[in-house]
Formats: sequence, C-alpha cells, structure tokens
Amino acid sequence: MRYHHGNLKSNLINCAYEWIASNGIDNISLRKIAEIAEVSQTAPYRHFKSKEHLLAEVATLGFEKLSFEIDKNITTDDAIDDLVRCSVTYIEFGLNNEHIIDLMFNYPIKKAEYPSLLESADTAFGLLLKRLKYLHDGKEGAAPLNSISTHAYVHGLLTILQMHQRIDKSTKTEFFKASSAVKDN
Amino acid sequence: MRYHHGNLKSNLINCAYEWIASNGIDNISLRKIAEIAEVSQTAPYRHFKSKEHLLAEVATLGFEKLSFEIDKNITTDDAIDDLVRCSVTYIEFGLNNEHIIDLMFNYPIKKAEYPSLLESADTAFGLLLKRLKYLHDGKEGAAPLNSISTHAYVHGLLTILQMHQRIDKSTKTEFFKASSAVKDN
DNA sequence: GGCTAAAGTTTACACTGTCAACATTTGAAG
DNA sequence: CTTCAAATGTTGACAGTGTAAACTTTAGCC
Repeated sequence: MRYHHGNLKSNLINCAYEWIASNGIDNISLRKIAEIAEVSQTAPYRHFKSKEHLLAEVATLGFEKLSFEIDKNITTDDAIDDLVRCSVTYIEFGLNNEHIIDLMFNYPIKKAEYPSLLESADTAFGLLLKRLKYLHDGKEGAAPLNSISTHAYVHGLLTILQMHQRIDKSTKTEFFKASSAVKDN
Repeated sequence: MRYHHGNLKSNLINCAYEWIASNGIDNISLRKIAEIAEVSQTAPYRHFKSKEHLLAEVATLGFEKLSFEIDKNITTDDAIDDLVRCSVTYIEFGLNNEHIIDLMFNYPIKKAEYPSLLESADTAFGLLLKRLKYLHDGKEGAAPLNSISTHAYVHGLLTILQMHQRIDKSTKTEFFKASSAVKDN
C-alpha cells in the first residue's frame, strides 16, 4: 500500500460510478467513496473542489458511455433508420442504467458550472442529432430548431417513462411505435 | 404563541415552497423550514414521515400550480392553438419557477412512492394532452401514443432549455417556431 | 542530499436527518 | 366537570455528512 496512490482521481470517479450504478444516488457520500478507494476521508479534496465536482465528473463519464453506445448505432446508410435506432439506444441506456441517468438528469448538479459535463452531454446529443441533418434539404436555418425538437422528444420520452417507472420490455416496442411519428414528420 | 399550531402541516409545505422558490433546492433542510415556521426542529415529524415526504408534497403543490396556469390557456375554440398555448405555458412556468421545477424534475424524489404526487403530475400533463384528442379523427388506439409523444416533446424541450440555462426572452419565440413542427404533424 | 510541491492523513466543526423520551394541549367519554 | 387518551409539540441525543486547517509523507529536481 503506497502513500501516493498514483491515479486516485480517476479511481475515485470509477468507484463513485460503480457505487451509484448499484446503490443509487440517494445515500452517496464522499466518505464512502474514499473508503472504497482505500484512502482517507478528505483525500478526495486534493483532486476535487467539492463533492459536486466529483459527481459532475461521474456524470460526464455517464455521457461518454452513452455516446459510445449511440455511436455503435450509426451506420449512415439510412438516416431515418439511424435516427430511430439511436433514439432507441438512448432510451435503452436510460432504462438499463437508471441510477446513472438519475445522476445525469434527476440530480441537482449545477451543470452550467461544469463545461466538460455540458460538452460531453452535447456530444451525446450531437450524435443523435447528427442524423437529422440528412433529413433537411438544404434549408440551413431549420436544422438547429428541429434538432432541439428531436432531442426534446427523445429525452422527454425517457424522462416520462422513467417517472412512471415503466421499465418493462414493452417500453422499447412502444417507443418504436411512437417514433413512427418522427418518421412521418 | 400557542403550543398547538393548528395547521402546521400545510404551513410547513408553504414555508418549504417559498424557501425553495427563492433559495433553490441545494441547501434545503428540515430544520430551517421548522425554524421559519417557528416550531421545534422535530415538529415536522408529527406530520411527515421523512424529509422526502414533505418535499413530495411541495412538489405536488408545484404540479397543482402548474395545472392552474395551464388551465387558464384552455379555450377550446381551436384545439391546435390551445395545444401550442398550453405548451408555451408549460415552458414558461418552468422558466419562471426554475427552483420549483428543479424539485419537480431534477431532484431525486422517488415519485412512484407518492401516489398523490404522481396524480398531480398526471393531472397537469393531462390538461396538456387533453387538447390532443381533438387532433385525432376517430382512431382510438393512436391517441395515448401521441399523447406521450407530445408531452415528451414539450417536457424534453423544457429540460433541455433549462440545462443550457437559456432563460432569456428568445426562449418563448424559439418555442413558438419549434411548435410549428407539431402543427405540421 | 536537501528542498519544494504534490498528495495523503488527522483532527475538528458545524450541520443534517431522525429517534426516543418527555410535555402540553385537545376533545370526547364518563 | 373531570378524566384520560390521543394528537401535537419539545428536548436531547446520535450517527453521518461536507469540508476547512494543520500536519506528514513522498516524489522529483537542483
């Protein structure tokens, strides 16, 4: 056991991620995470200005993992199909990682204060919205508007399904049906 | 100063509502609310099983106020216009009551455990979705699906605008433009 | 080899949610 | 009207929390 840990920062982020993933966000504490990382209770303060700063990085990691998942579903052969598949991935990620999604969306982190968090979120959404540009025939100004609309639709759907705790298997099917509305647009 | 307060329960809910509205959710504590209500620190426990139970009731009050606002915008002469106006109201409420909306959506209350909270939320959304039934020509099965879609769209939009902290006046204009997509659907 | 900065520890403090034990008040039954 | 139990309030205590301050160890460089 060395005094200097070497990579305590990323270690703490990973420990916090795993802890939240299996225990939820409700009772998380810096001290517990420090204990899991086998380090003293205030050691995290050498790497994070506050608990929120750590959680912000955990949330960032969440968005990065989400991006990774979405990325796998971009095949670029059919823009609309891609969009639907990416959206399904988004929903699925939320339903398979409910506690991390809680942290990412249903937890009072002041997101605007963490540029890298915002950036990773934008990246994830950007992947989703990238597909949209194919749906526009030259009209430049319309794109960002519809981007927001699509993201709003997909994310709002996730939030609402989550709130009602409808995490069963019919969820995806339901979304597929609902997404036909996007297609028709 | 009477020993028995009379209506401490609703008093605590109101105090908590006001406190959150002006101070945010981050540092709320049962003790502070009790102090504002001029009552001992553990008095709330005679009326609420836990802090979360109190907050759930505050959130419920939030949804009730939201419903009240939306309700004013239902005129039933033009269903689509109503829908757009109600949606604007929804967005506006979120932007004018950011801290309460935080409690309602971005705070880890286990909503499924509070039936009256879920009910008040459903009522608010129901008002929004009620307009939709006029948009369907007889097809029964399609209605609930599109209801979720519309709510998803409107709520997701609010969440995203909130996350990016774009609380300026262009917000509403932007939404009006975006909502034309709903009309075109 | 010694110095400085980085990284970790120990101690301490104010604050939190909540429990248990006690006090007061109210309203209904006798 | 008296009494007594239930409802409602208070006091005191406890373990857990975020985090600041002071101290200790280590790594890397001159």
